[in-house]
Amino acid sequence: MAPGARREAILDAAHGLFTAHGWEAVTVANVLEAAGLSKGGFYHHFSSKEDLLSGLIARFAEHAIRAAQATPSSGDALARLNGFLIGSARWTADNSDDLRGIVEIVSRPGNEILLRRICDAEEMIVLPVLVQIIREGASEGTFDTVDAEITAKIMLRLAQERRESLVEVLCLTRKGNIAAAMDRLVARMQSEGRIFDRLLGLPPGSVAMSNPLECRRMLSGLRGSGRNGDGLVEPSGKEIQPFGEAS
Amino acid sequence: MAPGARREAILDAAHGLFTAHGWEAVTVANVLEAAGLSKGGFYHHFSSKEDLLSGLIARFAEHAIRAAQATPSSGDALARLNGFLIGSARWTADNSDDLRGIVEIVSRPGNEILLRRICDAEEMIVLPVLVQIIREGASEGTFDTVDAEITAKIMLRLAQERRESLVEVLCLTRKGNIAAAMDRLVARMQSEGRIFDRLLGLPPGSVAMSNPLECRRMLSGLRGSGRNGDGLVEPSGKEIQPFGEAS
DNA sequence: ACACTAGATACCGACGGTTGGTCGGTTGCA
DNA sequence: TGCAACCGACCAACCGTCGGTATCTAGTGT
Repeated sequence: MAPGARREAILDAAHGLFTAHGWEAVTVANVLEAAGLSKGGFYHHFSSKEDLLSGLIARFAEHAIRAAQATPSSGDALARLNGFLIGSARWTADNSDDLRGIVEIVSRPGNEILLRRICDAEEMIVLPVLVQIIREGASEGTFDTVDAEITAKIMLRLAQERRESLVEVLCLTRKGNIAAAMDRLVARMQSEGRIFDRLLGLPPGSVAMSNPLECRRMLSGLRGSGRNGDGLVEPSGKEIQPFGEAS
Repeated sequence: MAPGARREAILDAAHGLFTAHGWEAVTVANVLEAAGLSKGGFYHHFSSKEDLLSGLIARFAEHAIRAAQATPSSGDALARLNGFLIGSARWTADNSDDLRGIVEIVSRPGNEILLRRICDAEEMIVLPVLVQIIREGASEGTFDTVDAEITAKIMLRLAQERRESLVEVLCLTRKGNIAAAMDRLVARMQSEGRIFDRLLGLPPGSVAMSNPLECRRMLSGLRGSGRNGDGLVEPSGKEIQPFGEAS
């Protein structure tokens, strides 16, 4: 098998298993079986189970990097910030299928490590971009902010915690009650937008998300179909099912 | 041995070991040895290693509960909020010795679970109190807030992440460079205060922390001595030392 | 007041199943 | 011939269990 392909195959298998059953419940033996590989083969590509996680996070982060690098460089700071926010939200909407699996499980007990790692990776990529935009906006006079770094961190944290709402929406979409769930998400994003307005010293409605129309446009790509062929867990209960066969 | 005392002794031993070496690096056998107990005895008091963690968090949360319950009920919402904030900060300052051990290590790799659990427990206790104050303030007309829950969550998260700065201060205090470090912490708290002012629709300087004098008074009890008799880890490096004998 | 029993509580330590990781050996391609 | 990819038996360590023991209390009969 091609050198890169095997590694990618292991990553794929691990991704599916981890998102379906959680980091701690899945053993390397499970990954081996799913990837069709022996133990020796696995440890030839990854130095440990932790290393496998790092690889997974790194692959996930690559997408986020591309999104962050697509930040527009024209216009004033507000235009650039809005461009970034819209781009991020749109990316989230476009990749909702992949995201569901990750986020749905990551916020459950037993997956604190996964969640923390993903958030850290995201922070390392996104935070500098945000801080720079805000700093530039402040020196331009566009923004009137208390502290660029703290402001940026608040924006990031809110976006990260928003995903909890996002998962609910994605799951409700499958069950029909689309409109109500979507309304809740839009309301949440609007609130975030208004908060950003205040933090940046802007008149209400300046940040893209505070505009309901713009908000809905951002989420237009959101779908709730997803690959439910394999053992995707229903997000209803709080408890994670131990790694066994389904009933 | 008295029924409660043994449990407490185990908790004490576990606390020391976990804070010094991290959750995953410490085995129950280590706790057993430190507490002077057999495996059977341990599992008579705790159902699992996880249960031990829960007990530790619960004991830690008791303090926070008392602080939250001491919220003043007189005055308008702003007065009560300030009372709560000052009370929390003062409690942090008074218990800085105990806190250092927890926070210093908790933010290291390998302790994501501990950190997450502590933050969750804190959230469960503090968030409702904050939300209520903000809601009341909004209906009173004292506050003009976008969303009470999100605002409360931002306040909580900022306070939680502030501890990273707090640890630096506590460590620098031991090495002499007190003033500079303290200034940084005060600046951080002031920024937080100003942000709260905006989020609550208040004129700058309304929230207690935005006042530098009040800020310093809150931290007046902060000391950096601490019990360094046992094997407290130096917070310099990023890497956690594996559970073995020191070099 | 005393002896005896029953049961619960606290505790012990050997044992088992599982897991992450190692290592010498094998295959196949350049 | 050499090296990367891969195999699978094996190892040490860990969590949690289980049968068994000591101690203390409550109840009972005399």
